[in-house]
Amino acid sequence: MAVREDTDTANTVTDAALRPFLGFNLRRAWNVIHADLAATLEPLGLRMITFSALTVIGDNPGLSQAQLASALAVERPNLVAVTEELTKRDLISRDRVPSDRRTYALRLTTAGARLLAQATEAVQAHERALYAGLSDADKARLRTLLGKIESTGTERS
Amino acid sequence: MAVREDTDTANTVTDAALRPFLGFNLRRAWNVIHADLAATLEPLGLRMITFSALTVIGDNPGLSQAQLASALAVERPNLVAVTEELTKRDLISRDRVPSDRRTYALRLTTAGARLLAQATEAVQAHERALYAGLSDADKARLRTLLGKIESTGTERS
DNA sequence: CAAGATAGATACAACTCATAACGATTACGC
DNA sequence: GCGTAATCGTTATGAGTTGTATCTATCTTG
Repeated sequence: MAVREDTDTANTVTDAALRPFLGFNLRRAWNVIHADLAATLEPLGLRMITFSALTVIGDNPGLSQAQLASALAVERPNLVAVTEELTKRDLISRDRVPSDRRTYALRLTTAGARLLAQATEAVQAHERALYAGLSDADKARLRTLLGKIESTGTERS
Repeated sequence: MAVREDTDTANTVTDAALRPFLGFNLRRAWNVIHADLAATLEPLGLRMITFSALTVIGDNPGLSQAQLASALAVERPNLVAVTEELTKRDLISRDRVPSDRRTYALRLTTAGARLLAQATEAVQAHERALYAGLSDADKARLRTLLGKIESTGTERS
């Protein structure tokens, strides 16, 4: 074990020892993205989970809350507050399905579709700004690499 | 606005609408890494924050809690419980500094250094397994791209 | 028809992370 | 020097996220 000199207050303390870990770099990048994304959505009254929910509902009109939960990779109870909030704000409708009276069919309202369009544009602008240093090829490569990690990890668990 | 057919229960509901967003892919990858990393550290009685703290303390012996907080990018109050836990488990020592009696000098104990060595090896094994699909060049590229995002974001805020 | 599975909801707990404020101590401007 | 401001560690507190267990209503299946 190498002996290290004490770092007095003048010395700068860094996270250099953690940088070799790829996971650490990914976490830091995610922190940055998350903060910027939250700031982007906040003026629209949305959080990440509500924006994601609107997006998936818009892409899959009529789906149930359980299907939404599965698509968003969260547990069912965590969606109750989300759909309740979106319903109260008249951004989505929750209609009982005659063929299965346990489930609700979720759909965007006109206002919901309008807000989603706005939010999507805002998020796209956020991504353009945040990934300005990356070429299109870079972004494609990043997407590929992240996908590989995700699939390796989900196989492992 | 394109009209979409209702997705009945037979249709599979996916997150396809969110995949174009790079941030979404990054979050999913982070989720996978985080779960695997937590499972790796759990048998050693460590969490991500305690592992990170031990690593930074090992790399910067004698540093203060405020310096540690800065390196870990968390607020000072959040470290109190961490240093308390590590001290109680005799993994670090907290010595008063004569020149500044407000601060503590944090150092690994022998047991702390031993556990950190074990944990570091476990985390390296976790990374080797999780990033098995990536070549060394891939990993280097990923690190570079993540670094660009991180620096763009921190400039922006 | 009875037994089990599923949808949504409720209650609850754990964890993470931030802010505000306080006593003790140190640094700094005048 | 001396008083004001800043810093360190700490406590209290709150917001936000996510999971598990459990309940009722409803549907499915043997």
